[in-house]
Amino acid sequence: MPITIHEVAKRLNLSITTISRALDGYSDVAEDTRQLVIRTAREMGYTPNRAARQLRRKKSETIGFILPAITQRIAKPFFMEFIAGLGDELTVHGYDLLVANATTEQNERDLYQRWVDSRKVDGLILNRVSINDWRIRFLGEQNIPFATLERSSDEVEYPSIQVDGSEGYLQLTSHLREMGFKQLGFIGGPEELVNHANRLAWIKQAADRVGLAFDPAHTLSADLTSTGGYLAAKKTLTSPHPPDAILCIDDETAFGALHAAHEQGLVIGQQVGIAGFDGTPESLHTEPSLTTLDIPVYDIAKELVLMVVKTLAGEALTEPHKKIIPALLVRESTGNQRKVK
Amino acid sequence: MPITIHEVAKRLNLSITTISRALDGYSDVAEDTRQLVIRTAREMGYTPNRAARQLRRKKSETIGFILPAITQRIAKPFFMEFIAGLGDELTVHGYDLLVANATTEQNERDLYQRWVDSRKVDGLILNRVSINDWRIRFLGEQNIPFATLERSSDEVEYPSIQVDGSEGYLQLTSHLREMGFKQLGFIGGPEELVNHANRLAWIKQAADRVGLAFDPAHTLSADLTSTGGYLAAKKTLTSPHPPDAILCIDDETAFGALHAAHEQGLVIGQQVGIAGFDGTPESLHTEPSLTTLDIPVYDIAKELVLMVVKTLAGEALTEPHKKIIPALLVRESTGNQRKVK
DNA sequence: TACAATTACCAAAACGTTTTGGAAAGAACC
DNA sequence: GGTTCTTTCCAAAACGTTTTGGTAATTGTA
Repeated sequence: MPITIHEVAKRLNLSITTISRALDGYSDVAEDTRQLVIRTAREMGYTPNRAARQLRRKKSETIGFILPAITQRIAKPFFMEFIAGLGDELTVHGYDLLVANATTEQNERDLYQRWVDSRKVDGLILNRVSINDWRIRFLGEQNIPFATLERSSDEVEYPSIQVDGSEGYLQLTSHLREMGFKQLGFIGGPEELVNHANRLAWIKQAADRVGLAFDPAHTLSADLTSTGGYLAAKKTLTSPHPPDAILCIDDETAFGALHAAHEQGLVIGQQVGIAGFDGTPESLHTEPSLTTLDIPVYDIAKELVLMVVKTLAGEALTEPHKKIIPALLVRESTGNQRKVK
Repeated sequence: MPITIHEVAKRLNLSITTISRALDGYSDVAEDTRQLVIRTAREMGYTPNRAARQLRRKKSETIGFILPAITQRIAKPFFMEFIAGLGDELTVHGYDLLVANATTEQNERDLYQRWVDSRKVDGLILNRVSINDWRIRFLGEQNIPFATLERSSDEVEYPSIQVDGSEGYLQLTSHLREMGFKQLGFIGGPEELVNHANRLAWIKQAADRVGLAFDPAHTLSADLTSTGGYLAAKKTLTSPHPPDAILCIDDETAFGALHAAHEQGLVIGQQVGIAGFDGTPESLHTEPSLTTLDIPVYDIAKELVLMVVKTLAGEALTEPHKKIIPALLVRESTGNQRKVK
C-alpha cells in the first residue's frame, strides 16, 4: 500500500491541510515546518495519488498523442524521434504522455472523444494534418488546447509549427540541374495531407524557377512507407518516359524508391537522382546515401509540447505559429561525391 | 463542462447508484431501467470521469512502457511496431498506454518509481532486458504486474516471451557455409543485454555444429543504431583478418554494416555476407536486401499486453513463458539470388 | 492595556465515481 | 394472515487529494 498524505500528517501530528500546503509551497506554513514536512514525506516515500489530485484539481497532467490511422503497420523512424521529443519535454514539465494507435478513422474518432470527455488528457499534439481535418475542428469545439505540426485550412485558432520548404526545394532543384538531371518526379503520400500538397507545390514552383521539367503525370501518391515508395517508384521508372530525378515526400518513401531504382539496374546519382525529406538517421546509411531535406523532428516535438504546456499554464505564446526551414543535405543519391568503388 | 453521473440521475429521477450499477451491468437493476439508463447516458454524452473512477476503484486502467535510456536519439523501426502492437491490444481491453522516454538511468528509475508510487499505471511492459535487471527486481518487490520480452536471470517470477534463435542461427550458418563464407563475425549491442548474450551464444553454438570459424576477436559491441553498426563494421572490416560473414544483433545495426561494406568496396553477398535480426519492413528495401531472422514484433507486443491484462484480471496464464521461433529470411545480402545488374 | 494585523495552523467541503449495507414492495409459501 | 424470498432501488461512505473559510496565538501599534 502506498503512503498517503494522512500517514505523513499523523506521523508529524499535523493536519493533512498543512502537509498538502507545505508540499505545494504555500506561504501560510512556517519555513521550519515546511522543511520538516518535505523531509519526512521523502523519507516515508510519499508520492501523491494521481487520481485524487486529478479529481480535485480537474487536471490530468497528461498530454495525448494518437498515432494516425494507417492501413499498414508502420515503422517510421520519424515517429520514434517525434515521440522521444514529446516524452522528454513533457517529463521536464511534469506531464505524462498518453499514446494510442488508431486503427481506423472511426476508432480514431472514438479515441479522441473518449480522451476529451473523460478528461484523460489536458491537451493534445497532432501531426499528419489533413487539408481539412476533422480532428482540428473537433478539438476546437471542445476547447481543449492542442498544437500541430502543419496547419489545416480549417478556421480554428491554434498554435502550430510549419515547415517551409520552398527555399530548400529551390536549392535542391538547382543542385539537380547542375548535376544534369532534367525531368522531375514526385512520390507523395495521401493527397489530402498538408505535407503532400505543400511539398508538391514547392517542387512545382522550384522547377519553374530553376527551369526543370515537371510533368504532372509524374506525381504519384504512395502511403509514406518504404514499400509504398518502392511500388510507386517501380511504376514511374518503368513508364514510357520516366523522370530522371525522383523527389519523395519523406525518407521512408525514398528508401523504397532506392530499392526500385537498384532493381531497374540504374546507377543512382547518375542515371537517376533520388531525394527524401526528414533527414532521419537512417538516410545516412542507405546505398547510396540519401540526399534529403533535414528537419529537426526531435526539437519540433519538444517545441509543440512547450506550446501546449504554456497554453495550459495560461501563458500567452510569443510566437504561436513557428516556421521551420529545412536544411538541404546533399549526398550521393543525387550525384554528389561519386563513390570510389 | 462534461456531463456527470449526477445529471443523468437527475434527468431520470433515479439515484446515482442505480445509474452507476446499470452502466456497469449489475443484476440488481431491472432490464427496462438499464436500457433506459444506457440510452439516456449515450444521448447526453456521458463519459465517466477517469480520475474519479480510478480513485474509487484503485485502478488506473493504464499500462506503462518506458523507452529504454539511450545515449543517442533512437529511430528504431522495431519500437514503432512494438508500440503499435501494445496500443492496439490495450485499446481492445479498454486500457490506455502511457509512454515515457528515459534519458538517463537515474531518470529511468525515477520514472518507474513515480509511476508505481502514484499508481499511474496498473502494470508495465519491459523490453531490452539486461542479464541482471534492476527494473525487474524493483517491480517484483512492488508486486505490480509486468511482462517482458526476454528474461533476466533475476529470481523473480513474471510472465515473459522469449525468442529462441538457436534453430534459426543453425539454418543461417549452414546457408552461409553453402554460400562459401568461412569466418563469422558478430556485431552485438551492450554486453549486459540478454539479447546480446543469447544471440552470441547461439551463433557460437551454430558455428561449432556447422563447422564455421568464429573467432572471439570478431565479436564487437555496438549500440543498436545504424551508425553504431556502421562504425563497428568499418572497424572489423579494416582489421588485419576480417570475417567474411557479419551477423548483426538487429536489422538497424545491419543497415550500418551494409553501409560500411559498400564503403570498403566489397560486393555484399559475395565477398562479404551480412545478416540482421528482427525482420523489419525496411530490411526488404536495403541494397542489397537484408537476410534476417524475422520475429513478429507486433504480435509479440500484443501477447505481452494480454499477459499483463489477464494477470490484472486475476486470470491464471495458461502459458506464462512463451517461446518464439524466428523465421529465417534468406535474401541477397548473404548471396541468395544474385542481382541482375 | 486594548486593538488590529500577521502568522501558523486546521476542520470540513468538494471533486465524481463505486461500493456497502440496507429497505420497501411485491411474490411465494405455509 | 403471517412469514420468507426476490426484486429493485437508494442513502451514505469511501477513495486521497486540494481548497475554502476559518480560528487561535503571536506580534505590532496606539
